[in-house]
Amino acid sequence: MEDSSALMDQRREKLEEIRQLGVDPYPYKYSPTHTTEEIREQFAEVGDHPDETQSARIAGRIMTKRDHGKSGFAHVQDSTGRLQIYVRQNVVGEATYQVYRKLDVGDVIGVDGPVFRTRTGEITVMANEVELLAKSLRPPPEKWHGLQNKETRYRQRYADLMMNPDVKQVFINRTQMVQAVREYLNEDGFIEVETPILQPIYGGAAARPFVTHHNALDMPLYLRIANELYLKRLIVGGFDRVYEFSKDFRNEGIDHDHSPEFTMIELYQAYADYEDIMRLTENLIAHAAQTVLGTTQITYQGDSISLAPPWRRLTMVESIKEETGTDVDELTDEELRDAALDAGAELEGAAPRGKLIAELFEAHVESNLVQPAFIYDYPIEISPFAKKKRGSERFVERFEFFIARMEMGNAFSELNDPIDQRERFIEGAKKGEDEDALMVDEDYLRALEYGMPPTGGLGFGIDRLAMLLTDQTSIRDVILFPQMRPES
RNA sequence: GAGCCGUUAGCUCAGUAGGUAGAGCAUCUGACUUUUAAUCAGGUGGUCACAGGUUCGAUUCCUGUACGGCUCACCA
Repeated sequence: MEDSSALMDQRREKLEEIRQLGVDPYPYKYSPTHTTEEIREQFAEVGDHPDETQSARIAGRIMTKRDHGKSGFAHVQDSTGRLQIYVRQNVVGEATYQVYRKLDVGDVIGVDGPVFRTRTGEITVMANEVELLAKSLRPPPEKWHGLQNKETRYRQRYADLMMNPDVKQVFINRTQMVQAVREYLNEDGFIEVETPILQPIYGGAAARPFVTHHNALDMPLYLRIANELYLKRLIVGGFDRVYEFSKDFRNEGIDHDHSPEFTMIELYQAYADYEDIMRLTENLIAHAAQTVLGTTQITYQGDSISLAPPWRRLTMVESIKEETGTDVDELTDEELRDAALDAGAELEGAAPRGKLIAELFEAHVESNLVQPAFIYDYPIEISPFAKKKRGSERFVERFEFFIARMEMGNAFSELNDPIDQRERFIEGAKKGEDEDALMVDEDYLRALEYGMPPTGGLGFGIDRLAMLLTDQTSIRDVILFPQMRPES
């Protein structure tokens, strides 16, 4: 249903009045010569009297308006910032001034005229011409407090962005971060690829999928929960270094660091193991921070964090011992189970040792990892795509890295033994459907049977890294249009 | 999924020990040709989220619903 209010009715009336003055309130184009930022830079030395040789055309949205009878000031905002304009009736003429008087905060205009400095020293465009480029029919949020209501900010991100420059900067930083990651990998010989989002068999992670249906093929399809298995097919095919920024979809709960629709990057490097990937990871993240923020020393929610390599490395078992004093390798199965229960784990049935160790890690260690840390050598039971650790049957060559108490990413020496992989699939598929059971991917096994080189792989959350680098506490604040229930 | 909290003008927020609501900004009218949260004078603007209940009377108390926020749970 269409909204209405007195304020909107007034704007519609003005729209008609402007039309009757012979002005098209929605013209087709405008050609600015400068952004407001360029004016601030190029006209920094301008004098306090308008000089026609120092002219510019700008375009943007009216954010404030101060009328003074036969003249008026306003601030115009474009993609680079705000600039003041000064409109005088004796300069623009009565006809234009009559239209100008009817303009509202929120309207998009173009202004042409000399740049000068006002009595108070503010760089200002003295309008020779003012042109309405788009009439705004909806009043913008209040100029001083901006738009605060979180629900409105998420639902109407356009209003959030126009009112809150900090929010815009967060998303600019996010884009720069993605660009920095892309540049680093391209420079390092990686190829960016695209793999299916609609997958007949989902895999590569333990998560519940969104299900859809293809009409012509009359078959179910799943929105991908990960792109891992497709990228490794490409390693089999001979791409030695590949990556993809992957929008993934997981049909699970939503909270401050989980969104049903989120972005991961996964990358795979042939002939590398997980130690190579650790080095790549710390260098890549440090590069991203350096590029976006100009430093690897960041502050996240009051914590000073150094992203400079090398990062701390310790095994999961070591990390538990460090936090609790307990060496899980010395515990009997029963003692281990009791320890996990003490830590608050909810165990159904006979949990394997590896699961219990992971529970202890999550309970005692994870929330203390503020500085970046690689936690490596994970129990085999929770890692179906990682290669066994050299000389061990119980652990795999896998690491996750943590920064600011957040789990940022996951990597392994990829399992390339097709017989072992088949067994892991079958083991993983035994879980009930409600527990993120694996689907056995025969085509992926066929690919492995052709032979996949030893490979190191990495996946990490782009949204979470963006949170870290922009000091945001909620994933919704780094996603432009977070998923919401429909407005009632 | 659970607990707590919130929803009042376009925006930001007050408020009513239950008697049909206020401020600032915005908006409208008038004055004003260097203001900048412009100023001065005078106005307009509300289904107090929605639906029931209690009550002479509910925006206020109770119950439910919707939407949202925070915390927890789930979650590689």
